[in-house]
Amino acid sequence: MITQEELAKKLGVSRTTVARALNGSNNIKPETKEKILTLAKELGYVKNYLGSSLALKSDKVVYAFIAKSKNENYTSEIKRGIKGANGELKEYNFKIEIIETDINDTWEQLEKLEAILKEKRPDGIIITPLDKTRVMDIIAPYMETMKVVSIGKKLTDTIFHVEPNYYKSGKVAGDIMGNLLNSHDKLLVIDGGDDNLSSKKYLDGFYERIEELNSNIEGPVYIEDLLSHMGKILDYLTPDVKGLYTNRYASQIVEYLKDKKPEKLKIVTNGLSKKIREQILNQEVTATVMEEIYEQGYVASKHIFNLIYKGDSEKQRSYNAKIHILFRENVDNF
Amino acid sequence: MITQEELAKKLGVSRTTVARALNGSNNIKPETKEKILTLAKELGYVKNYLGSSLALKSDKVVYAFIAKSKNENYTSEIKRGIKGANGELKEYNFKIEIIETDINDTWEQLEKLEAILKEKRPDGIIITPLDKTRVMDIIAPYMETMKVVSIGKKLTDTIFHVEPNYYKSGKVAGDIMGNLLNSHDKLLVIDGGDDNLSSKKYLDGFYERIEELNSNIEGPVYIEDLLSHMGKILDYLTPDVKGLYTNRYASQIVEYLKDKKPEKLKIVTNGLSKKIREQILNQEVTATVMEEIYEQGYVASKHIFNLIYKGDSEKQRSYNAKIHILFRENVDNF
DNA sequence: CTGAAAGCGCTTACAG
DNA sequence: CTGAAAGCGCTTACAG
Repeated sequence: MITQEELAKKLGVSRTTVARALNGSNNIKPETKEKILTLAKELGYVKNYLGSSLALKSDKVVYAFIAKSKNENYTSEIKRGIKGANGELKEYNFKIEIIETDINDTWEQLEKLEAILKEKRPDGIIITPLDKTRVMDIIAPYMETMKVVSIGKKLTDTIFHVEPNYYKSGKVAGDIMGNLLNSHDKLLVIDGGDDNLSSKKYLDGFYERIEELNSNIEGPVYIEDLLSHMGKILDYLTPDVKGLYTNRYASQIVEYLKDKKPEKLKIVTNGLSKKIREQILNQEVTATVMEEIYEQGYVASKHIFNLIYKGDSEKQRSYNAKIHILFRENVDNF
Repeated sequence: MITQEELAKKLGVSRTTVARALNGSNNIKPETKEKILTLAKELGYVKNYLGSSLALKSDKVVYAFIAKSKNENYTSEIKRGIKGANGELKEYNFKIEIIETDINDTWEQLEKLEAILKEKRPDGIIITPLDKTRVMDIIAPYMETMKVVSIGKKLTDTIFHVEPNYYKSGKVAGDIMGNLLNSHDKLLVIDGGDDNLSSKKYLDGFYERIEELNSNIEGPVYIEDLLSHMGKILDYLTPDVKGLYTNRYASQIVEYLKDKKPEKLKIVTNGLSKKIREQILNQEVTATVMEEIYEQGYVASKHIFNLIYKGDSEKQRSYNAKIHILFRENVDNF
C-alpha cells in the first residue's frame, strides 16, 4: 500500500503538498499538482479513507433531493435506504440531508437544488431528477468539486445512476401471469395511463412477454379518469376472464371488484404498497413484482460515499435495482 | 462521542490502561478493569474502529470452515459472499481464510478446526457446523478470546448464526405451485429422501401450504435410489398430472422426463444450480424458490467483523437468509 | 500491573 | 504557492 508520504519523498515535496494535489485544492501550482497526480496514478495510489476520515475536521455532507411520490411506500423506503447507509457510515463524519419536494412540482426541486448548492456547497448530491436538462444546467458549475448520483433517470454517461428497470419488472409480471393462466384463458389488461415514470414501461414489458404465452388478451383498456369510473371495468370483466393485470390503481381496483369479479380471478400487478401487501395476504391479489426500493437509496448513498472518500476510481456507471416476485408466502419479507 | 481518553481522565488512569481493559487484556488488575468497563458501559462508550484499525499492527484473522456441498453452486456462492465482504473490509487489516472440507466427512472438519485453533489462534471463526456438539467441545476453550458465527445450524443461543430457513422456502414453493394449478388439478410430489440438511424441511414446508390450495396430491412418492430408477416416476406420471414438485434431483428428473411427460406439466422446485437455471430458461422448469447464498457468506463475514472490531454490542442473534422466487424472466439476475 | 510515547495515514489551521 | 506541525482515536512495543 503506497502512502502520501512515499509520494512526497519520491518527488521531494512535503506531505502537505501531496495531500493538496490529491484533494483537488487550488492553492497549488498546476505543474506541481500535475506531477504528483501523475506519479500517484503511475504507482496506483489509493487513499486510505480510514486515515482521511479520522483526520477530517468537518463533516462531509451530501444533500439528497427526493421527489415525493404519490406512492408513500416508495418515498419512505428510499429514505430508509439512505438513512440505513448513512447510519453505517456516520463514523466517517459523513452526513446525508434529505430534501423532499413534490413530484409534480419540477420547479420546487430546481429551486431548492440551486439554493442549496449556492448556500451549502455540499460535497455531493443524490437526486431523483424530474427535469434532467435543467438539473444539469444548475449543477454544471459545481461539477469540479461535487459528486453526483442520480436515482431513476440517467443524467449523463459519466454520472452514476441507480436504475429501477420497470420494463423488466413488467416483463416478469407478464411471465408470471402467463404461467398462472392457460394459454387460451382470457386475460384483461388495464392501462392506467402514463405517469411519466414507471407505468408505461411496466406495461410495455408486460406485453413483451405475455404475448408469447397467452393468445386471448383483452386490452390494454384505457379508461379516462379511472378512479371515478370504476364501473366501466365491469364492461370488460366478463365471466370468462381468468386473469387481470394492471400496474396503476391496483389496490383500488381490487377493492372495488371485491364482490363483482369472476370467481378465482388471478390478479397480478407491479409495485408494492401497504394496501397491496394486505390484498396479497388476503389472496385477493395473487402476485406482484416490485423493485427493491430500500436498496436504491442504500446503493446511491454508498456510491456517493465512495466517490467522495475514495475518488472516481469506480468504473461502474449504473446499478440495476433488484426485482422481487412476491406471492402470499413471501410478501412478509418485504 | 466518548473516547478512551475521556474515560482515562475521569478515572485518573492512563489511556493505555483503558485500552487494555477494553481489549480484554490480561495484564491488568481485575479491579481496574472492572471499574473501567463499568464506566464505559455507563457512558455508552463505543470504540471508534477507524482509529483502532488504523493503529492495528497486525491483521485480524478469521478462518471460515465451509463444508463443500455436493451442490457446487452453494459452496462457490458462500465463498463468493465471504470474499465479497472481505474485499470491502480489507482496509481494516481484516482477513478471512477459507478452509473447505468434505460435507460427508465430519471428522475432517473437526480435525482441521482443532488444528487451526491451536496453531493460529484466530480472532474469529465462521463455520457451517456438521457436528454441533463436537464443534462446541473444540471451540469452548477459545471462546474468551475468539468470536464465532455459524451458518446453517445454530450452535448456542448466544452465538450468532445465519439461518437459511428451508421450511419457509418450501412453503413458498407450495404457494406458487398452488397458484399455478387449479385446485383439482392433479399434482405429483416426489420425495427425494432426507439429506440431513434441507430436503426434508423443504418438503414439510411445501405440504404445509399446498394442502390448503390443492386437493388432488399424489405422494409424496419415495423411490429408493431414485437416480438409478427414474423409470418408476413414469408409473405415477399419468396424463392427468398437471404439476410436479421435487426438491432433490430436480434437474436430473427433468432431463429424464424430457419426452416422456404430459404436455404442459408445470414443474416447481427449490434451490438453484447451473442446470436448473438452464431448464428454467428453456421453460422446462416453471419456477424455483431459492435462498440467497452469496448473502449468507457476506452477512456472516460482516457480522464477525463487527464482533471483532466493535465488540459484542450487537443484540442480533440470527439472520434469516433472503428467499427468492425465480421464473424465467428473472432467473438471469441470480 | 501501569504509563509515556511512537505511530497508523491522513487533513488542515498556521506561518511564511 | 509551500511546509512544519498538531491532531483524529486508537494499539502496542518498551521501560519500569
